[in-house]
Amino acid sequence: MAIRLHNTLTKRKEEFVTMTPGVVRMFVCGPTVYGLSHVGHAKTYTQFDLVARYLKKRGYQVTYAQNLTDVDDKIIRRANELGMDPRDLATEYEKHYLDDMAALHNTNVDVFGRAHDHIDEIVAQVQQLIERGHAYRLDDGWYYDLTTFPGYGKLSGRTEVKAEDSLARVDENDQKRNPGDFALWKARKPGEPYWATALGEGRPGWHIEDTAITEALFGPQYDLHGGAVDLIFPHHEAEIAQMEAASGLDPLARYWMHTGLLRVDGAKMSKSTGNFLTIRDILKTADFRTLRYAFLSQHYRSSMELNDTTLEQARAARRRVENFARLIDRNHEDSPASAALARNAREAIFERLDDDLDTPGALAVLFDYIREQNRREEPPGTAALALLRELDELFDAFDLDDRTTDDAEIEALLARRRELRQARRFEEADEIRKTLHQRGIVIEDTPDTTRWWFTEEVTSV
RNA sequence: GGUGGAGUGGCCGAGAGGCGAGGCAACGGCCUGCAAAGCCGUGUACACGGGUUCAAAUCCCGUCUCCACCUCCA
Repeated sequence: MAIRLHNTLTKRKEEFVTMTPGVVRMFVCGPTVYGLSHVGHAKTYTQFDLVARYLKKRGYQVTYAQNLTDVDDKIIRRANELGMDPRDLATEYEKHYLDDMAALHNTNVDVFGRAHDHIDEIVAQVQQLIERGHAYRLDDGWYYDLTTFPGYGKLSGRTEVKAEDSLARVDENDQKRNPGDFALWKARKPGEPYWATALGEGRPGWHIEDTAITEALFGPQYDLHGGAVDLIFPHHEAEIAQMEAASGLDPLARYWMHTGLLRVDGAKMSKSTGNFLTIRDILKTADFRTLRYAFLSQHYRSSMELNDTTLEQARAARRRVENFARLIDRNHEDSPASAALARNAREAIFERLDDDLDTPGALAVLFDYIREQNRREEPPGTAALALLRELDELFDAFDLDDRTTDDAEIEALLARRRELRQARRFEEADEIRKTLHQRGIVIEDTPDTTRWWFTEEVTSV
């Protein structure tokens, strides 16, 4: 069974065939580290985290690379405002970003590439473009001449540069040959960091770091390039123009995947509009699993509205799975019929994920399985547990821990309540239940026992 | 204006010509000392108007609305 992915280059789902069988080299655009990351970043990186996890699950040897833009106009501006060294500012926010990703359990990036560490490669790539006649020099730097690359526009559909496109705003300079020409190298300006190189004193343009990093890491071609849809133009289009022109090889990446944006009241969450919520803030009220569930319960290409309901519904759905997990008898080996249910569900889940990572479809299969298993007399056993664990290796959105405590006081309270219930002194028994609840413990009575567990914090959804 | 994407039941959301995806919420029932969990049942869903077809949420034509990108953006 083959994996199919939606490719922005062709606007179709295509069978996923890697350059080297069994090996995936994927690159996803990381953030510019000049501020705290928000929930929109969390969505994209969680969804690509799943992509990496799934490809590994399907047996691929995956190298997942991400860049960190640490040389940039906004970093410089912000550092100057704060009277800081831009590099220190970038280092600080890089650390925050990595902490946030760890908190979200987005742990599958193998290599981070920084512009600072790739200046030589960047310069070499620009030189290559100059030699091949794709670049020209103006007083404020080196520019890419779009007319020299016929493939420009193949990703975004913008094949012509039109005046009304306002493309002149891309790296403004009225001496540019074409309005859409973008900067490869920006000449030194007062108060800005610079490198003395063969291109003159200056610093890299925005688009060049990614292709320099991926060329250093993967060579001029690789399998999969990801990012959010707002990067398609001009950034990804520029990457294609740079690398394919420099190498003469086509394509830069065989598959381009783009995530839908996160919305608040219908509008894109973004730093500039100010309608953003940082990852660390949302994690104060929502469990990371609830967030992951919310992101993965919708298709990665869809945009998603974030509000309280989004999180409440995600939490409730997650709970349904966790309630089921609690019913599992970990010492019980499922009957053949029960085991077959789990096996079929597993197969169907993989089938859904093979189809362009249809995570909502996969979850629907899981819920069907849970209902089927719940209506059986037999409790779910090891097969059910194995299924949930395997799924959670991908989603990382369910708490499957079997929580116990050796807290003698709690045990004593439970024992006392048991006696009271046997004596039918229910009011006193309920009083104990209330006490336990205040201590974060939820209990459920079944015909022969009492099940209990710790809740998440009361404020936490 | 150009380029992409989208409009599915109270809410969230898959699907993309033919058995009522799924989840959340609500209501009724079963179970239960109660609660919780679970199970069963309850919904005139596919933006609008035409058309093609034995059959359309899915295809075609037209219309409306929304979002994104065209400055930086995950």
